[in-house]
Amino acid sequence: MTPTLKDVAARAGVSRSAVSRAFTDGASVSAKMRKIVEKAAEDLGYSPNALASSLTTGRTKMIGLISNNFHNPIFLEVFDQFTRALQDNGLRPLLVNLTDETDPAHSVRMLRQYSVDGVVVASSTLPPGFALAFRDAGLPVVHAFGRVTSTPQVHVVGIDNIEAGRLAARSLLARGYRRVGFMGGPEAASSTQDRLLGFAGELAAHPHIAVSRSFAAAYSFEAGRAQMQALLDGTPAEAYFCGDDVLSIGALSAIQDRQMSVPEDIGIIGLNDMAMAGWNNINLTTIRQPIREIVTSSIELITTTLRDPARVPEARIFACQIIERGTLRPLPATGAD
Amino acid sequence: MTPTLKDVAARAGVSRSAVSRAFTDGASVSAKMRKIVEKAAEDLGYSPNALASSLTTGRTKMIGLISNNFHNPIFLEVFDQFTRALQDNGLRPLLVNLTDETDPAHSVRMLRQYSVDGVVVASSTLPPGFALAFRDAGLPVVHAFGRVTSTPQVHVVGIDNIEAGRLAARSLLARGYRRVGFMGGPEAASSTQDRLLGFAGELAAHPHIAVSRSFAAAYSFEAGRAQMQALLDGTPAEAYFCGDDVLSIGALSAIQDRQMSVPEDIGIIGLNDMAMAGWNNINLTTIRQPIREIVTSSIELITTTLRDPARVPEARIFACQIIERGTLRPLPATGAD
DNA sequence: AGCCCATATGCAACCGGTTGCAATAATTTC
DNA sequence: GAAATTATTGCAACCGGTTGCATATGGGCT
Repeated sequence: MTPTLKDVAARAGVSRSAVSRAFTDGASVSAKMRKIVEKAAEDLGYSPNALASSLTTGRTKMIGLISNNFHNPIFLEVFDQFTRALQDNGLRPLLVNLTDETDPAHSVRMLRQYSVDGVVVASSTLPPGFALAFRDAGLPVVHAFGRVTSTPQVHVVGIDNIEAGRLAARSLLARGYRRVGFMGGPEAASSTQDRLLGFAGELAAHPHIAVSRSFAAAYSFEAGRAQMQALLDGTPAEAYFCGDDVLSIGALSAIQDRQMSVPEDIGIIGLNDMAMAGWNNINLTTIRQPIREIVTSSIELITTTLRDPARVPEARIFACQIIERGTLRPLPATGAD
Repeated sequence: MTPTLKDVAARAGVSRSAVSRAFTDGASVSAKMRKIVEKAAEDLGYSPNALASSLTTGRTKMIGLISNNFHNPIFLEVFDQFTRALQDNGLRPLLVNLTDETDPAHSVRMLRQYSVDGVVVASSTLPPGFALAFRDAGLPVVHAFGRVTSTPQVHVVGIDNIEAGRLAARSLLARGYRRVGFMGGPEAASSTQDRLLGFAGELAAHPHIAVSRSFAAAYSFEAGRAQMQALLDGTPAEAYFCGDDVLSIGALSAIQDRQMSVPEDIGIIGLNDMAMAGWNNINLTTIRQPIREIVTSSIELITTTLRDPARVPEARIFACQIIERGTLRPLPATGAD
């Protein structure tokens, strides 16, 4: 049906190798030959079969794009940027949805069956065992939005969640909140633990500040809302650092339901700065995670690692920045404290 | 590096064909042989190379998942469901982001290079030329969220946008609005035109109703907000049918900015029923598009078409349903008109 | 014209599987 | 127990390319 290299060779009256070489740049072909072959290929509507060539070259130019975050709108942007960046580098994303998957071995098998050249894990909640399993299978791996440590086992790029926790804590301190709360995402995720670590750590130096902590079941509106409802049933803190914007928005919703107002009655600071956070009917003060930079850097890391598979694991940390909007009370007049 | 069929054959002391057959079900192998091979494969950690086998079988079990909608949160859910459904059917999605692409031929070439077995186009705004180009390349195609007509050129699954327009119109009529507006998505998209057609068509029977029309530049919060701001600078209608929820939410934001309230001053009805529409701080009345059904049906259609490529193009239309929330004024007391 | 070297081309083997066909082994049938 | 089936197995060719090696081919130089 579709023309093959052999067909082109026959029509051009040259050897199959000639055709092959005409389509690989850097190969030893004369300009004349290339012209002849291109003409024949054009006539036949031929384009080389990338999968067949992968058999001998050992590279498919396919990258496994792996995630389990399909409910947080921020990840739509992440997927958009990853797919475009991969395409711009001549790579193809094979998307793997790990929502229901618990066994890394299973994913490894799948990726090996399709001979992906490398793997980008895009998730803040996937257990590190997955990335490690991919590495152990000999695949170049970058874990984007993963846990950055000083002794990375695989390439990791993301933010310093501990520092983000500190940032949130300092922000609440500066605004004079005395009773503050941590409302994290899933408790088991290392990102949650790190944010808490930074948050509580920073506040530990201020013994007069009361710190409470709680966790939402998932990064979702409903989970945030439910968690805040539970908190409001007790004695809520004056301000909360929420593990994520979508959680924050759920919390805002619960607060609004009780006829309480933000930031007058309760302050909220989120994390991510998803597009929605800036919408004026939400107007969430939040810590911006530099998605574009994380994606760009991840791609840069995976492409160079494809060239040099022995490249030593590297952690890349990006700074976060507070985006001041309307869900925390204003800073006290200058000269305070 | 990674073990191949030959290695397994050598270790098991059998022929390569035996190994191959042991891994294809339905093949002629004795249980004993299969056991032997499986043991050897297990020892070596072998798993067959799907791409190599695709050379002879002609099927890769890869499906091109193609979209240009990477800014509408509803599509995160679409991608989630598509990827899971494909995986459940033993298929792998090769994600293609067409955001910057205008040339179908280019996409066709790419998909052919990777020998995808079929294509799922998931987009409400992609020009139909793309789906047709894929079909002309001999690929099984399903266009999900595409334009359904009575003479489909390719498989199409979606809603009847004309009917959705009528539904919106009837809903506004029933609530006694006298001056209504259509605030569509991108004007060129057929979905926009169809919704307008249904909307205006239904209202044409009511000459005392004033109908205005306008279009947002994209399906985005900002575009919806900007468009509504422009409308508010003139003489706005009493209620608007917006082309999409995210547009509606942008419009709500603009209205709120002017200290006007919904539904008292202006009514809004959206389309899609994205998760956010149900959040109580948005509480958008909208027309629900049955995503799950559309995805499930699309997958069913693509898998059967893989088996029978000659299958005649089919359009599947799902009904929409109004989800009543708080952005339209209540129905008048029964017994009216 | 003759020689040398660089560049282009073709041959054939190979990448990791599959499959038609023939040969062999295991069952059935009578 | 022998013949006729039927189920298994291996051989070898093939899928669509790539690539090392040997053989042209051509240009430059004396």
